Amino acid sequence: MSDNANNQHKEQDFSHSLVRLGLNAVIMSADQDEARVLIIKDKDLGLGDDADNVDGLPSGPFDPGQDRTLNLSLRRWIYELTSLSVGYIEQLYTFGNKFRDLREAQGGPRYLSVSYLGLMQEKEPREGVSAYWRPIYDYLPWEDWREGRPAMISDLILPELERWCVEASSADEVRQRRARVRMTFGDEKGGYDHEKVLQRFELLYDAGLVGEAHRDHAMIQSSNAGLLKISRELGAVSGLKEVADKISPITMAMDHRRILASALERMRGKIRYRPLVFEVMPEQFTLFYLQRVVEAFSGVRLHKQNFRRLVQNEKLVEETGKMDSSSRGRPAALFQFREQVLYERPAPGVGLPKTK
Amino acid sequence: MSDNANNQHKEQDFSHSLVRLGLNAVIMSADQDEARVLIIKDKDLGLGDDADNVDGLPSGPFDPGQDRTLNLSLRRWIYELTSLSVGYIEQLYTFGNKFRDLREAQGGPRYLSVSYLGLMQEKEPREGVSAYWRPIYDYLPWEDWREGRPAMISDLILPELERWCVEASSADEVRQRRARVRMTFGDEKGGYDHEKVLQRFELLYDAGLVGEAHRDHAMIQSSNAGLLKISRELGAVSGLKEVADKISPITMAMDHRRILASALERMRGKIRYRPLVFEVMPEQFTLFYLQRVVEAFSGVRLHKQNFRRLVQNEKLVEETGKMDSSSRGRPAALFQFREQVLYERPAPGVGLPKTK
DNA sequence: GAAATTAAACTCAATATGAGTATATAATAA
DNA sequence: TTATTATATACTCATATTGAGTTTAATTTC
Repeated sequence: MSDNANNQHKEQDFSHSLVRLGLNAVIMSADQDEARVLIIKDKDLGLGDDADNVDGLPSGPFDPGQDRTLNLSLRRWIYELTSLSVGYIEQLYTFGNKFRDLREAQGGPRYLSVSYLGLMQEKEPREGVSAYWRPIYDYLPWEDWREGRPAMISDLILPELERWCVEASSADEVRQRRARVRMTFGDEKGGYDHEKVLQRFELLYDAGLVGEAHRDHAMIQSSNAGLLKISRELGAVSGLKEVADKISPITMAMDHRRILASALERMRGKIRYRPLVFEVMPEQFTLFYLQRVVEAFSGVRLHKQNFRRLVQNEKLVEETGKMDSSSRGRPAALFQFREQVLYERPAPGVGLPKTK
Repeated sequence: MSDNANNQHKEQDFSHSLVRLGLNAVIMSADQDEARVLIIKDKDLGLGDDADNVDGLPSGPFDPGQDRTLNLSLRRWIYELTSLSVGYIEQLYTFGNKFRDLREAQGGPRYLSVSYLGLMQEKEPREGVSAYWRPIYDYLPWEDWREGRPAMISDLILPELERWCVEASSADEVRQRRARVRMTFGDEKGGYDHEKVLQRFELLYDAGLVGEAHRDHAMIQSSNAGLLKISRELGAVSGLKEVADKISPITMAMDHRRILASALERMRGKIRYRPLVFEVMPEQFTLFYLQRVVEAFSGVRLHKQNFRRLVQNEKLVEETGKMDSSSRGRPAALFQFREQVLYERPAPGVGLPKTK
């Protein structure tokens, strides 16, 4: 194949619609204590971010010459980067907003990225690579309700969001904002839907309550990216950046935290009707361990007896005959995933027998 | 902005990861009789297909220079093409398999497309544009169970799939294929999951039971696209093409029927827990009309009394006080969507109170 | 050996669901 | 006019699912 001929072809017919395409992966694992995500921390992530050592999702180019499918491309460079093989992967979303990458504003080609959710058992990344596992709720602390409703929601988030509501220019806009707050964070009486992870993050971003909003605001000011709209004049509201830092001191590169929120939302939604959890489970496990992992993803405590009943009624697991005596009390039976369910029932999942 | 400078930049840093990006839309509407999809029929769709007058989904380039987001780009060219404004849109999937477009094999750049599901009330497309609404089940006839299980499943599909199973090279492979058939099409006793639309289409494709498989097979033979794998030596199985034509005489361009299957699957899945149907409903409607529309998408008949109970218990609709007397019997009350639910409950939807 | 700890079986009320019957109000045919 | 048919709507009831416990069993720790 002649490269020259190819480029000729490109320039003639397609130059107006050529874009640079990247892949992002939210790779999750979990144990009985917490769910984690694989993070790359590097000055040279190529993320278009100024700061040193930004936390970012594993990201890489899609190489159209080398890889036959997007999936294969993802698996390949995840392996090259970390020497980890991801078990399960599923496409999440394709993000194509202008100026996601600062370099676009400097005249580079439009950058789009296809993001994926991946699940695997936790393994150590390759030596010398700055990849490591980090708890998901370090980035989204308001999503972890396992020890009850996080105090920060009443103490920091809701008061600041109310300030954002009344700041609106018209009475109608105030009403709309209040409805949006109630819909995503509920009110003191309830109405909180644990699956609306992305909507909550987007609300916090719009209201300037996560660091990324301030970073992007500064970036827009200093570049010619006047198209981007942020709904609040962030510079004009005093103390906002400080509140954002209190809510979540840790930020991520580009829109990676938004992608992480999408991934957690997908996981929480799907865990109820597909046996996804088992992708992060060891070969054998106790029912209580399984419950703790499901709780780590869903962010709520579950009713122990009903969880057991559900998992066993659905015949998702089978006994191995072995016992686990590592815990304090009565030894628990060890179970394993019953692979067969994948070929039997229409849509098995672990379900979420409500709180406690 | 200097185009030359831009191109210079591209060629230096990004040339290996530049791709051509397109958008596809599955735009659905429905009335009491059937669900429909917006189809473009044109010799010059730019679909890379040989045949004249192929049915295709509305497709267009993503113009990175003009459009700030993918969503906006989609809405813009749908409007330009048909003068229709889509109400609701939602991203489906990004397809990036090699040689989706024949022109790739001829040296063009890699072509990827982002597909969308759109919902709107049926309106006439612009004059002179070869766009029109066509029943969804014209393309996926085995998915319509409203008049009972389609005869073609027992008469054509299952026998042919069994032939495909026993054709496998090893006993283990035969077992795996049988499991796949049972999982997607169930057996005579049941086990059919109406939501597995995509899996069924992919199975039919792999077994050479849809026209596209034969078209792609021929395309692969005549080009250097040797990478693509089709699991059956289609040419070697006699009469296969004829059976495929009997199952569904109508095919679509490229992988558009696969995308349509994805869209229907998404719609069937989501209609149960989100009030999506109302995007295709007129302002006012009877409960029975609403039921017929839900049935059109879900492909099954529902229990009338329980459907009413569900819709009203969920408070999805409110009475308008008006009546509809166009039908034969007792006049039905006219309802309208209660927009408020969007700001109240966590996840309302119409649910599917099982068959009949 | 007693207390603490965890597993696992069992109970029970409230709710949701599937399936059916009864009644009301209209158009249409005899 | 009256009977018939078609459709809408209200009501019933058995069964399955769910939420929230209590009870009993098998261990470790003190």
